[in-house]
Amino acid sequence: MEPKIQEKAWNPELELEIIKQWEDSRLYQFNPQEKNFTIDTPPPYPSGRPWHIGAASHYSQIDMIARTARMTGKNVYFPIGIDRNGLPVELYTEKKNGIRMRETERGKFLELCREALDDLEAEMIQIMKSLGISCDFSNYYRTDSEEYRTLTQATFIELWKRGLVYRANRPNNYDWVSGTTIADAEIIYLDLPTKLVYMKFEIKESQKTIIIASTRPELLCACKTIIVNQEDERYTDLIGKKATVPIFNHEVEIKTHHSAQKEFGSGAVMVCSYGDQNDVALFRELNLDEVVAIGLDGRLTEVSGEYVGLKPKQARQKIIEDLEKKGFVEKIEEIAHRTPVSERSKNPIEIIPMEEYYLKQLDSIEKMKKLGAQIRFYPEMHKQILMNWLESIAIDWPISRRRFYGTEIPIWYCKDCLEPHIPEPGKYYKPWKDKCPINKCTKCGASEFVGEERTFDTWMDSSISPLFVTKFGKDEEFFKKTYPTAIRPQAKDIVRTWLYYTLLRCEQLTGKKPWSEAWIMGYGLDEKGMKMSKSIGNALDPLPIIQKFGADTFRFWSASEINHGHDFRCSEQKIESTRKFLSKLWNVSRFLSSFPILESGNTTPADDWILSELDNLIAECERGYGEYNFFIPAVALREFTWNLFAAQYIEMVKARAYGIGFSEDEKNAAIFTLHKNTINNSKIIGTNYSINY
RNA sequence: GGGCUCAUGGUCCAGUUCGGUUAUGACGUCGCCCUUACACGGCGAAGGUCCGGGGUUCAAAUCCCCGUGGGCCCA
Repeated sequence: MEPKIQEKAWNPELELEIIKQWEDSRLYQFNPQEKNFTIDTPPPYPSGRPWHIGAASHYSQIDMIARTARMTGKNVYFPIGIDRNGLPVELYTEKKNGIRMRETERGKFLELCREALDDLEAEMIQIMKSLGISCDFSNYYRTDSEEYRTLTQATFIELWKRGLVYRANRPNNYDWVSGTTIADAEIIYLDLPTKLVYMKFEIKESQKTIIIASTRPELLCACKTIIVNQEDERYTDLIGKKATVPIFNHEVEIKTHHSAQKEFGSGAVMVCSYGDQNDVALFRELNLDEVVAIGLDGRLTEVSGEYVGLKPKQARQKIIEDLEKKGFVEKIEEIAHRTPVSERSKNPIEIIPMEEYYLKQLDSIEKMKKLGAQIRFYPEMHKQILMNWLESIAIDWPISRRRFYGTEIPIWYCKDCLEPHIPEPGKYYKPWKDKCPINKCTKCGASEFVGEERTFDTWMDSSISPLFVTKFGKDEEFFKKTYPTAIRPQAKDIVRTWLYYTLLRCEQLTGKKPWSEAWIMGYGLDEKGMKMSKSIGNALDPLPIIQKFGADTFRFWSASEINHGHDFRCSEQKIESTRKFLSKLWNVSRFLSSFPILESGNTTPADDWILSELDNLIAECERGYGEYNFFIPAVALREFTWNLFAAQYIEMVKARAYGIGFSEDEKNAAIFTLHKNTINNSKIIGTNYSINY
């Protein structure tokens, strides 16, 4: 009675061979049939090691969705792409090469980004493969490929022709020392020593004054309102009254707003265009007319009167002197102020209105609510994130970015009359270096053009992932068979961006929803429940963990520790201890491998008992798989295998299976029952454990 | 500052929808045991004001209200 399985425990190195077999046999290639199950797989962004362990866990579970679907007989299309557009690689490239994007020739800079991405991508694919992800790696796509960007541009051209795109002014973060716009993500906050100036504003038609504390007195000329907290009794009688702005003498109304904090300064805040992001929000919310006080040269504009041409710091010093001379200053405090600065240059940023392109979305909100209601969310509670977001959208979507590594906005402007011209869809256009494909301006007839230099917001690319993978506009038959796709799996932190933008764009382009189900995963936190980040140093690298314990350990940890949709904690110790269960399962199989396989037997009451428990287990697992919640089958299976099957049944029938003191019939019944349980357990675990589904 | 969400032994988690035995299981800890599937194991033990406060009820981890703390997104 020697077990056929010799090894006492699973050796993770054997996984590499299995993965190679899958690859060589092209096991997971997709051929469309009549009924297909298409997964709108999120294309990961290769941001370098360590890959977020939460993301690794996330992709493991997306793979479980694919294997579950295959197990139930569906023809699964599980594509994979790599997201390569956007800011992170630009920052990475600048740091790696010690260069600055805007001081480098554009073509050269893009080349360096591409090289960096190629390296990072190779590593990322290797990690995904080693996790046993069963997508078709031989056909993976890139969001910065000619094909993908052609589609992004084609969809933009389509929407442009339908009048859904327009230009408008909007406040932008501007680093006037480097002369560039920067994204919100490039801003950091430093506590810099600053003067907090308490200024007296006279109240109209009364002898009273209101004290306003501000770190930006040079923006007085752009002051449009004063806000106080509604619960601040000091100002109750002033609400609705007008105050006169010192030096500039225009009148502004005193309003209430919850963002005014009683404790800061005097409790009364002047709202100027634009001192900080809160001012931007208030101008939008209160519908105020903006005043451009600081120009693109970083100096005060003519609206500042005698301060025109000064830099903010100089103007601040001068205006404080003037305010003091004229008796408008009550006091000045030296404080450490949380100042937004450019991450790289450490210069304080200014917020300046600039012209950008917008895609209309406000008109579509009601339609999106209806569409959202038709999509089944797993778990249901995360539908609320989308619905709340739809309630709070206040402006159209700004889609242009003053960056380099992204899909170019395909527009050329007439050199004479500045009329924008859009090329025909179907080609990949780079207006910053390509000649305009149109010969004559349609408006004035001139023949010289200037190419647009900006790129799209990266969500313009990623929001058409369901269209790209289903070959929209390229292979009509394939598209018909695969779109709308079956399911969108993603993390909950990008419901408002990726999920929403995809819904919007796909509806605009196809008139249909992109998927019927959305599967939303929680967020991976460190073992103390804190957000993981490379800078804090609490990020766990999944790669050495996978190498050490094996992909199946990692995957079973993911399934058995993470209740679907909830945030989860990650620790190496927990992952390591999961290995014990898989070892248990291995040894149950090893025990079984000592016996011949029997298809039937005359079962005893003990056998019937464990077989009925097995039926319960299968029902429970089917329930979990039905809602793509792998936590349910993983925990049920662990309970059953460990506490019932191994601990009770195997111990109970060991002697019988060996035939010691029992008839041949009784012995065979035990062997049959043991096998039936083990085979079924293997099937159930097949999605968690990377068996060939 | 706003929205959403969560909180059960040292850690993770079940139970909360629909109130009702002694609050589930695993990890970790401690003690004993290498018994031919497994020491990545077996057996046993310790360990809990179910985040705090109030309310409803014969009865609250579970329902209601007010807080506190964590997380995510937005600002």
